[in-house]
Amino acid sequence: MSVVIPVQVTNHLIRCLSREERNRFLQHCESVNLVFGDILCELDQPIQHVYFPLAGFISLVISMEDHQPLEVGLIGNEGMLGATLALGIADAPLKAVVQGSGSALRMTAAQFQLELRNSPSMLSTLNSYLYVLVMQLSQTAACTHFHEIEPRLARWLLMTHDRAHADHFHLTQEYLADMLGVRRSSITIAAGKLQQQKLISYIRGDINILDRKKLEAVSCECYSLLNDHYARLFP
Amino acid sequence: MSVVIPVQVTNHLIRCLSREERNRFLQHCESVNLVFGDILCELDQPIQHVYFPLAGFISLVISMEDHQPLEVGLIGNEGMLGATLALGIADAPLKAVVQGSGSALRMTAAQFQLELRNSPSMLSTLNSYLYVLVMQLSQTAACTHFHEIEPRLARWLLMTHDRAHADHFHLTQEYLADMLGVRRSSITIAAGKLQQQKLISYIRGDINILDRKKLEAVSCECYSLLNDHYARLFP
DNA sequence: CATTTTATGTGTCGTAGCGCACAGAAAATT
DNA sequence: AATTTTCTGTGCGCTACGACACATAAAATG
Repeated sequence: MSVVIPVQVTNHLIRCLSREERNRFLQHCESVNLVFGDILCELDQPIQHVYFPLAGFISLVISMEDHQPLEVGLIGNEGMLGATLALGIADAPLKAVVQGSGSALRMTAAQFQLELRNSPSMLSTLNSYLYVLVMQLSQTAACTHFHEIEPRLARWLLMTHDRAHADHFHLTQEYLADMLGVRRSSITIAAGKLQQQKLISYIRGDINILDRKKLEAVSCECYSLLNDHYARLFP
Repeated sequence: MSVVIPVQVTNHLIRCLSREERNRFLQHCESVNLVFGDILCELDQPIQHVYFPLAGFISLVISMEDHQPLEVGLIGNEGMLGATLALGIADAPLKAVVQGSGSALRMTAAQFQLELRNSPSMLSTLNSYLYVLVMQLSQTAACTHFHEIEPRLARWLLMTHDRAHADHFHLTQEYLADMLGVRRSSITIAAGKLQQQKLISYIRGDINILDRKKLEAVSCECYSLLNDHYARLFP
């Protein structure tokens, strides 16, 4: 199972490990491509692998009767998919889909649970991450309910920007609409406003972040709140 | 710290423990009254005690700028407050307020963390509970966004009914409105409809559940989904 | 019993966002 | 180059719900 590992392991959680633990841990990882649309796990189905994104990012979505799936969480190189294995439950609590192509390190669920047993620092890192997840889910619930589409879109673009590590990424309005749980044409309008203000450019799914600072001003406070939560637990 | 413990310990999580562990655990608990409006913990503040409701129930709420706090979770004798201590973080991820007066067992946070170390079955129970919390928060996020007030109110009444262990409880429309994140007069209308259909009666905050079956039919699917999630992990 | 406080019912108006429908335009496919 | 598919812009009517306002009536308080 020893596999070629990228020279730069840019995943924050893995970087939280001591050099020794990290090396042992990486020996059981394999490098994989994340491809847009890939379903990495399904609600209530056994987790096959845990994923540590390096580039690219993963959406946690919840499906509802009579509605498009709604995004409740976003995972990039600041986090991981499969953290709930630390709770000793083998099934996934949410569906996970690749939203931005890129790469990740992954490990089988079984191996990961083995590693957890003799890697206390990984366990504590994971615990902190789960704690952040709880705050993230709560904040997202309130944000989705109270805030308007434009600030929410701005927040989403910022979060994606952080995780894409590039000023440019590709996502259609259709997908954005699903993520935010709104109509496609509502995104057209909100994105149009952001474009008018020269905060982004948007051509058939090709999004460019033009003015990050102003985008932060337009987005709801949830963006900085969530960042603060994360920063406090992962200094 | 040995304290009088009610003969019947009706909290499900404590009942998940083996007889031996349970007895040891209970020796460090004290019995307290939950009084409506009591704030049991504040966001980002150290958790003082963990609470295991026997009767009565606790709301997890998130505060937003320019908005009333929104409820994202409800804790009765099926759960506990303070489970995140199992993640090794001392601060509360959410504010918690008593929504239904009653009683609970409680333990200091410090003692609880000690107990966790030599009570593996408590730890695994807690882990399962945290897993349920993640699912609950996700489902609540989607429900709050997509579903209309009447089904949401019905769901809330059912969940409260389950935790109050009585067909009657007291809550003003003002409070209900805050919990659901809506206007007070929207509750008047929704509750009025439920009353017309003889599903509940509602007189100045005194709520009576008249027809549980039909209330379930009116509520959104989230009610049974959340119950299923819980039942799967705590058979 | 008078007064204040609390809780509910109602009513009016404004609006964000939905559902639906269709048209134009860019990209992909043949 | 012609055709199909994908993506975006736009418009219209509708509705759930918000903001605000006020009336009534039951409790609590003096």
